[in-house]
Amino acid sequence: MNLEERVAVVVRSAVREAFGIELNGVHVERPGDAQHGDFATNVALANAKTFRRNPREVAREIANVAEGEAFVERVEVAGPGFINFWLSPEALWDELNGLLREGTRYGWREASGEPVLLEFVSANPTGPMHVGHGRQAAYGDSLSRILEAAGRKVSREYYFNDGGNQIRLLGESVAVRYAGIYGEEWPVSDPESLYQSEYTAEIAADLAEKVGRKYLDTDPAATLTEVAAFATDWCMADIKRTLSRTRVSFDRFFNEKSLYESGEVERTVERLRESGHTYEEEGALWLASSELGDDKDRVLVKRDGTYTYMAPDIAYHVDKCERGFGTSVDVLGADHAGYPPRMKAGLMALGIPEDFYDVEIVRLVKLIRGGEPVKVSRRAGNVVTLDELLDEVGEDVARYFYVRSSHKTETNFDLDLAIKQSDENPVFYVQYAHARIASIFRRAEADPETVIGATAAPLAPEERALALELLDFPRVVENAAARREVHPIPTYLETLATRFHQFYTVHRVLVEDDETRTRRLALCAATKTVLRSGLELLGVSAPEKM
RNA sequence: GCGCUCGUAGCUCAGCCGGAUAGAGCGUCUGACUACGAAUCAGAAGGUCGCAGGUUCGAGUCCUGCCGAGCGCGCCA
Repeated sequence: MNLEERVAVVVRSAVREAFGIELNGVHVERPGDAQHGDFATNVALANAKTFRRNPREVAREIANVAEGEAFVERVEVAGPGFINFWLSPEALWDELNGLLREGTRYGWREASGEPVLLEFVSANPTGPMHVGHGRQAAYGDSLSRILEAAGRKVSREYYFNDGGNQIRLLGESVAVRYAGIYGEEWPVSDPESLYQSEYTAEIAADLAEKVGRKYLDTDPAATLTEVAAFATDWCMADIKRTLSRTRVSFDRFFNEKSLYESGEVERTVERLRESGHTYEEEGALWLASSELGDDKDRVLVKRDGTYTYMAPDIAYHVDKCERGFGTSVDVLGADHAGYPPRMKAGLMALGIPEDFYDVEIVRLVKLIRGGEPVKVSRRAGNVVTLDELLDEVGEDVARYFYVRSSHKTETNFDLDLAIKQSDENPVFYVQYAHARIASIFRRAEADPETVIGATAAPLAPEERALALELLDFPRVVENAAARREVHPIPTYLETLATRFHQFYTVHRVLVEDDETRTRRLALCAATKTVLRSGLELLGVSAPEKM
């Protein structure tokens, strides 16, 4: 139970004792102004109708009862009827010592409930990851860490397709380059649609090195599949390399092809047919998705007998459900924002509960350099790859910037700011606080892991503010998990770093007085721990030195 | 045109379940290093929370309309 919840319990029992009323929702918050206490509640105001009395009087009575709790030191009624609480030093140290004992496990909850399948990135292997994928990767990976910390069981999957039209185009693009190496031509159906980017030349060069010119003497149509396979393997390896570079991991890479091979696609379409939610028209099989909340009906099986993308994807989600996941959260790019309704319709047709399928849309990232947006055009092949971005700003900065703002909003990524290793950069601000503490412990010749806390020592205002911020961590994690937002973590870390720096400026840690020194070292150790676990949730390093 | 998401300080963004005087960082201006890291701290200036209504003790937050931006609206994936 976090501090806020403990205060809520105190309030609820005080209300029960004073009025014999059982309140279910008690709103407790940390006031922005320290004058308003460590915690405050508006129960007297919010439930004015229930009490049918002057909110201030109600608040007074609740406060009188709550004052008896050892947990609180002081209670005050303020304004129109807010109740402000100051916690006792004993209570704060009790919590802080718990934090020190638990270390980086502090704020973590025991895993329980149905497992969640988090699917993200899922870019097809037709080229390197670009900066948009980077945001999805950073968001998805951080979210999975946050969900786990908050006690959800999470499995991460990357769904990809290495067959189909796009892959054929990739194969042709590479084949053309490959033939070009030997001064030969490669016949293509539509030269306009080929991938122009440089990586196709790289793949071709690797291919030539591996097989020589043997593909030039074989039948192009037959060879093309082999070239395409080589190219997709190459791209997938490239993507995995980039992912591991950004510390993004998956439990499973799920290939669409396996769904065809196992017959699950066919079986799923058959089940959809039996559900009565499909019909045939103009030689195609349609899903009557408009009856299930979608804008229009969608084709499942094309006139030529092949499946649309949706068919195997529905099969994939059915598979997720059958594997025992209670929820499937798909992280999609903004360009797929219109996709969820048809997916939901397909699953509902099969009787899968509506809330099984959930989606988080990650908005675009606009790169800014020199105050101007960086122009990208997929056609011209000058898309900025994630690797290029990482080369330029580094992995820590990239991951931090990606999740600093809500994934739901479009965001600007200022390269000039990101590249600066200075006070202007919030990543370094947080990391600096961590390094600074590490430095204190080096000087003290003490180990932050084994620091013990203090019992009931009174706290100076800056110490108290720091302590309260530290103890807010579990709530922040839980709140982020519940909302499936990552950005509350950077926001929190920056506030925590500020509280620490403020404390550090005013109070010297390594003083002669043993009691004071112990107390402050304990606060430092606790801060270091929380900074480290917070950064860990983001996949950002916590340096001992900078 | 319809749908989804968004609109908060010069810029980038927070703002929980409707609460007290709307907050940070950057930028601008002014201060602070002969004790633990100045990649820091203290202070100042900077706001009709897109606009207009509504709900109520109370609205940046909820509802409606409008304006503006992005994305989507394929037998592509």
